[in-house]
Amino acid sequence: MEPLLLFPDPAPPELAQALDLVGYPWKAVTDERAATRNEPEDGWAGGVVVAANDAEGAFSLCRALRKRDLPLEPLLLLISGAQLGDLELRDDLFDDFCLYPFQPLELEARLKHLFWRTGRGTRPELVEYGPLVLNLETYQAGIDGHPLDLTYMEYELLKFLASHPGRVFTRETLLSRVWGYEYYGGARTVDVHIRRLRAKLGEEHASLIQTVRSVGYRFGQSRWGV
Amino acid sequence: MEPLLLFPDPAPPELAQALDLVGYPWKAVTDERAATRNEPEDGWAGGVVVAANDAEGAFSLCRALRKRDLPLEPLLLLISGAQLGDLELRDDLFDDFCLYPFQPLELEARLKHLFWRTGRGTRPELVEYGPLVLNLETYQAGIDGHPLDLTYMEYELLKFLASHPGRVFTRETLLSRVWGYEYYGGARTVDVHIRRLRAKLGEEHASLIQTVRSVGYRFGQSRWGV
DNA sequence: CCCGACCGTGAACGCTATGTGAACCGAAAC
DNA sequence: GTTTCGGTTCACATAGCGTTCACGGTCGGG
Repeated sequence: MEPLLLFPDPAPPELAQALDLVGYPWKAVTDERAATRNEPEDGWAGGVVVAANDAEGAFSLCRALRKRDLPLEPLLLLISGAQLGDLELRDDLFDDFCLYPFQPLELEARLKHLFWRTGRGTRPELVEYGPLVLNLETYQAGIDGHPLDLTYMEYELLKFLASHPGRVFTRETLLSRVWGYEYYGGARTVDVHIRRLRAKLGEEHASLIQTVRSVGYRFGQSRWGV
Repeated sequence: MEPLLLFPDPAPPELAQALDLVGYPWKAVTDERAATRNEPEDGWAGGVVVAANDAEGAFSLCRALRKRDLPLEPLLLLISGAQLGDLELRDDLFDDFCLYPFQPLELEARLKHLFWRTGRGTRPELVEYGPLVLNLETYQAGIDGHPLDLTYMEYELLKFLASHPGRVFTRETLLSRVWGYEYYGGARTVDVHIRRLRAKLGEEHASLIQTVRSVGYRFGQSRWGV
């Protein structure tokens, strides 16, 4: 996920900590120039602007970032109770606000709600490993940025493996965990799916799935550093 | 101005007082039936639902009022801090929330913000995706600028899909989200509607709805990053 | 070095999910 | 009452995909 833009810089410790705890990456900026200079390739995921201390700087930053061709969105404003009366709504400077100081749970809930509302990723549930990306919502997979056309079982198998990198699974374990607990069929079925996965991963990445002779298969690097 | 709908009935005194102070007319209701019976001619101006005490009743009321042809909007939910973690977003039960007990100024600001947001075009009364346009107010659809003649269920299904581009939905999910929570019928019904939608979208755009074999259907391309 | 267990590979089989045409049926419109 | 429209269901065709099998290669232990 792309990072959130934070203001001011340095970010208030409790804000940084709250975001870290729930897994939002972030980057603090001092003004619009810094925001442009540090902007990720795919743009900011959103913004959290604290107006409680430096209201002037906060609002002018919001104004600047909202006037762009691709306005910063969503934008959460943190204000003190005393500023509630001064909120200017008609300029569309922000999408939601939150009292500062805040409860971490409320901040998290507002961010979740904002991302959901604006349609920008509810943080799409992804399984990632190196160049491999599995989007659990869209049932799509990609490697090196290119889409990967997987069948249902291939996707399920790869999802399970990539969710537990470094661990070795026997064919029986895979059959029960991926296919289903009461599956009864030949264990060689797993081999065939592994082969097709390797083929679709391409020569370059086929080694992501390793064979552990007389045990089973492992995805990714072993935990003891090969 | 039409009154706001309040829950529960009787409304908490501090809520009633806060609304009276800033001049919002309101009317408290006990459940959906009361909400329908007391509904003003031009509909409710919005809703303020307190979930802090009777969460069950509050959420079922929200659900009922949101499922109507003309969903209650905007809807502000008042919850206790302990309920923050349980907030369910995916059902679109509310537009904003506020901690309860609340500061009158914050409540006022949130209501102002909500009315501003929903009143002045920031809210899409259109659902758009590429060449497709759904006008939610007039119940009309169009593609490439040409009108699209859809039946009710077709429109509802397309609206739901186009509102969540890129996501995959199982037939069961579609049945419950589009047809209704307690719908009981064959899942193949979905197939038939999908087929008719594809036919009406035209050969050129039929691929807007993709089949994800042994999972369900997906509308549009997936979003990779965000 | 040899043997056997283990695994990769290609192809074939058969099932199941989906597409498709059409019939059915209730409700609304006339 | 009759007609029309739209939602649902059914039956059939089909292709995509999971499974199985046989063959041959490879690795490792004795």
